[in-house]
Amino acid sequence: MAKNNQKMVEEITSMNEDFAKWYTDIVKKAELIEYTSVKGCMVIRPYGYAIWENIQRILDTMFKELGHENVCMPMFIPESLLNKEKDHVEGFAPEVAWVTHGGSEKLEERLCVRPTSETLFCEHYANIIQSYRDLPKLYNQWVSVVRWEKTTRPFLRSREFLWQEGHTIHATAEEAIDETERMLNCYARFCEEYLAIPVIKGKKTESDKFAGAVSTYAIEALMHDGKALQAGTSHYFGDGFAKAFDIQFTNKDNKLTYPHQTSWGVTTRLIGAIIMTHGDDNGLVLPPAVAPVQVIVIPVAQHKEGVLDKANEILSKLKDAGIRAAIDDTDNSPGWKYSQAEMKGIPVRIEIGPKDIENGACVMVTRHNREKTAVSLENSFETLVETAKQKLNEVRDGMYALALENREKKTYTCRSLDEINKTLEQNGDGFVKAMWCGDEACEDKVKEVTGVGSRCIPFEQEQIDDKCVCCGKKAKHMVLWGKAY
RNA sequence: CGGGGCGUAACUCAGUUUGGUAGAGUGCUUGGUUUGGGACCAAGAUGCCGCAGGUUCAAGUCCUGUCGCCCCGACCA
Repeated sequence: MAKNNQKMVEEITSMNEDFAKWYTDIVKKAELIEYTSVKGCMVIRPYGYAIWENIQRILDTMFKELGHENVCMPMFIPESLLNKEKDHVEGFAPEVAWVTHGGSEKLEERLCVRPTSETLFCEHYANIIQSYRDLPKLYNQWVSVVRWEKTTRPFLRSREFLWQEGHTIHATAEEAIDETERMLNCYARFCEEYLAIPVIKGKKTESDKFAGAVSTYAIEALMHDGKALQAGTSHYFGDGFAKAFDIQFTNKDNKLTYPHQTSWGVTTRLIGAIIMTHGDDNGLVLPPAVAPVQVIVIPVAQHKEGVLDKANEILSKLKDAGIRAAIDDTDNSPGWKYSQAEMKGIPVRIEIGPKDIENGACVMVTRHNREKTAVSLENSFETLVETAKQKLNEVRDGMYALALENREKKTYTCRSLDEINKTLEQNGDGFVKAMWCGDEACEDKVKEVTGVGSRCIPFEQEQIDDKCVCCGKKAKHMVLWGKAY
């Protein structure tokens, strides 16, 4: 019998050997994507897209519970519109794709393919908002955007990617700030509860904030290789965009006033986060909430009398209980099926063969720890269905605990640049907690000397030291540093 | 965008040094035997050698350009 965590599949490069290759192997072997002939543009295959659909469904429900409505903006932005907010253009201009021709006619004004839609929402808000009675508007859209990235990687950085972008507009700054926080919390809850990915909430430094924002907040997760991944962001815009786009409303005192805005988004990058947080040398490990298949039934020696019937019976009982279940009744060997199910990260698998039927039981295996449990088939499968449900819950908790343990193991506290260098050299990449004076020059120097950049200023502050890790002057914040994807 | 590596069958790759009939393993198809951690036998199908030029009697192999993929930096969800 296989030992826990033993590598079973030769086709996947082991994580320790080459993390980047491991990642690409998983993405291909689990049939999440296929490359196309345009750099940085990928086919998201049914299994990968089904994960995204589950993410969408859960998040969309959360958004709607918070009062948001979905809309759909055009994918083109006229150059003059993009140019209206100075910081915003400067931030995005280097990576926008331009449409210059319609058919063979050259366009009078070139159109950019949206890299993000703030400008479009602003143009629209200017048209529909007159009175305080029109506020707030809590809009969201599920679309793809294009950013002409130089180096690309599936899910982590592609030239076109799927995301949702929320854009809200409020009468007061307080309301908008609340919204920014609310949505960051929404993302954090989604990552932790549904994706089993522990995240750190914090504020971005000035140099790292969104182009055009007053302040940017983010959730940061740590991947298996010790690199940080920004899993979601939420921005507070103040009234800067409103001023640039001339959005005004009449308040209760009959005065013309600029409203305050926010935007927030998560992308298909979350799938990359799932892969690199939970995956192992046998493939993908999916959190049950977003797994396209939660339980797979694997008949063993299915040619033998009664095996397939029993397996199909189990399948239909699971489906009746609302579990996303499937059966692998191909005539591959059982070992092949196990490996296939593991590569695809299916959280729970049920093995059912002649021996089990004889014993009135089956074998249930959880993907993340490969624990095997014998489960009775008595009571017209009631025990089985209940055990499956219970396992799916346990799996989420187990995965979260493993991910948290990994993050804690790779989080270091440092008081000098020297200490950062030595710590990272000894232990490999990870999160570094260190104090910072607030000066951008120090932020740059830390990155230059140690290789780790500022990820965020965590909301949960710790007083590690009273001096800046770089210049030794009075520290203002504890910053979370790390190498980023 | 800088540095490096690589594009040959669906996949992994050999063949390129020294130009001379397109190869292997895996996978796929069909049939049979198997089946509790990637089973075995037999027969078969699959190639504009990334693309475009050039050199040559002759180019997968040499030259130029171009596109794509991977890695390391800079930038970024």
